[in-house]
Amino acid sequence: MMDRDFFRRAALDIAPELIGKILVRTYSDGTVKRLHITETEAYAGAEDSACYAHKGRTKRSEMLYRDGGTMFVHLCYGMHWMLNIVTGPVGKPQGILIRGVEGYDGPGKLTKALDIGKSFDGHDILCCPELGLENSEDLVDITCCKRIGIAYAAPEDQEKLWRFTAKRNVNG
DNA sequence: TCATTGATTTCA
DNA sequence: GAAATCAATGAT
Repeated sequence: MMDRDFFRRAALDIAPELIGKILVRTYSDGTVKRLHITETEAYAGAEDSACYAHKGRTKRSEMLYRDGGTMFVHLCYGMHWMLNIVTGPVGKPQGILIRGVEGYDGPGKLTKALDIGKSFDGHDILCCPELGLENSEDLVDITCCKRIGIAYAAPEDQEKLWRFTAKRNVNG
């Protein structure tokens, strides 16, 4: 079962484990959407030059220092919301960007499709009534790739294979 | 390939 | 204060 300890581990360990799990969105009118996660990216701490926490604790990176399981939603390029899940214990700035779910291939697309915005920022994914995660019993083939959209990071960090995608959705 | 778009950060 | 930056997408 996914509990607090699950999210207190390293982002790099958790990111591939989230592939194939189910993102559950419950709307205020009671409608529920369940979508398999197909793509994630790990951002691992102050030593990762692609991570917001690389430059220290700022308003932008503050959320990453919180306890594992905290949601971190931020606006990118002035129009796209990015959904992250904070990992690691309090004080260890790590997070996982949910880049895609089944049917919505792209970090901006999935937040738009699921009506996820700034109001989710700082919520606990283990306790949030509107957005949560469920285990899936389906096994999924996972592929590692280089991360995307981090041209500003150090070259050696751009080479890291910290992006994980589902090769095939077994449930389909 | 370029326009969009606004919070955050950096420089003065 | 002002300027530059940026976990992207969609139209050209």
